[in-house]
Amino acid sequence: MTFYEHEKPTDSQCRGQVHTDGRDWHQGQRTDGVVKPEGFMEACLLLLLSEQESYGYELIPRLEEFGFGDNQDPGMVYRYLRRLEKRGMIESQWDTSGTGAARRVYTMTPDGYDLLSVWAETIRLNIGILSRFMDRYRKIDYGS
Amino acid sequence: MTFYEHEKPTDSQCRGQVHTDGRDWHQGQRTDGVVKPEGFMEACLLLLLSEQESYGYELIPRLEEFGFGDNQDPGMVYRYLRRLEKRGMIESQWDTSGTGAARRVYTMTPDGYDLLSVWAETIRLNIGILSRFMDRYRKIDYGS
DNA sequence: ATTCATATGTGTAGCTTGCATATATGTGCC
DNA sequence: GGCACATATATGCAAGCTACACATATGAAT
Repeated sequence: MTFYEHEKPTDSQCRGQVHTDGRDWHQGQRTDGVVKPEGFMEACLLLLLSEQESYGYELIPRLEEFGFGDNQDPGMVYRYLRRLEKRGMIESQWDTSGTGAARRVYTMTPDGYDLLSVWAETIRLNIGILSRFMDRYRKIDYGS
Repeated sequence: MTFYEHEKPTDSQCRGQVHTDGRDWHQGQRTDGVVKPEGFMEACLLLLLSEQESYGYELIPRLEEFGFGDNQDPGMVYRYLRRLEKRGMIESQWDTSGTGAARRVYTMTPDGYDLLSVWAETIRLNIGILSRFMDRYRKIDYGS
């Protein structure tokens, strides 16, 4: 029945018992510093593949161009690619022509282009939301 | 050892066994339609409180102005407010002056203003990232 | 008495994500 | 041959977020 530094109201108001669930982490500040909309990597992979067919290992460093930190985690990239393929948004074939380990080369499908355009609209909306936030932020009076 | 519709490479290339983890949900399309950066509600609450002190029930509909759907889930709002208070970003006192259930009225602390400015910078970066995505999107050739 | 508007919370399943780790092929080098 | 390294793909897991459902309390109105 903790009430921090401020006073306690009527006794029966004390339901719930605070019970603050132990976490204290500034979400919105994940390790790569910038908070992107959820699943944004998916959109970036679709855009990269729409520009040119490619494969995971090559796409990883190219994500830097979209604000993902360098030394990007390969795990997420491969997971997104496999999931997109499973959903029919991209297709792959093995490229064993080169030396070394085989590459799984992905190409877009028509559904993939559709999904990319959905993402584009989502991102457009997001820019609007964030821009309105910034407009409003610039108006606040820090003197209060 | 499924290889979908495309051909199989060398036998030993078949590690991992696909194992597609059963999920098939378009993340990036949560129920309210717009995907915002993680924790964005926290930033909005700070901005609202920096404009004027307030309490949960009143803040809930005001979040609409930031792109959160109406009939916003009260649970998230109260959780964010409690967490912000626990971190010293806002402070509360009970207001029992009115009729009906008491209100927990929140006000900003100096740390809260600092956090809001961190959020503003994060959001500014985000707008840049998303805008660059859109610029690039507009250049792709759908004819491929 | 019961219902409603006001007001604040908790429980939980399902999902994302970052980090660590595993595996495979071929090259360069001693 | 043996070893490290670059290339290449993938899985396991802990920590955390979020939507949805639910619980609880006060006072007014019918």
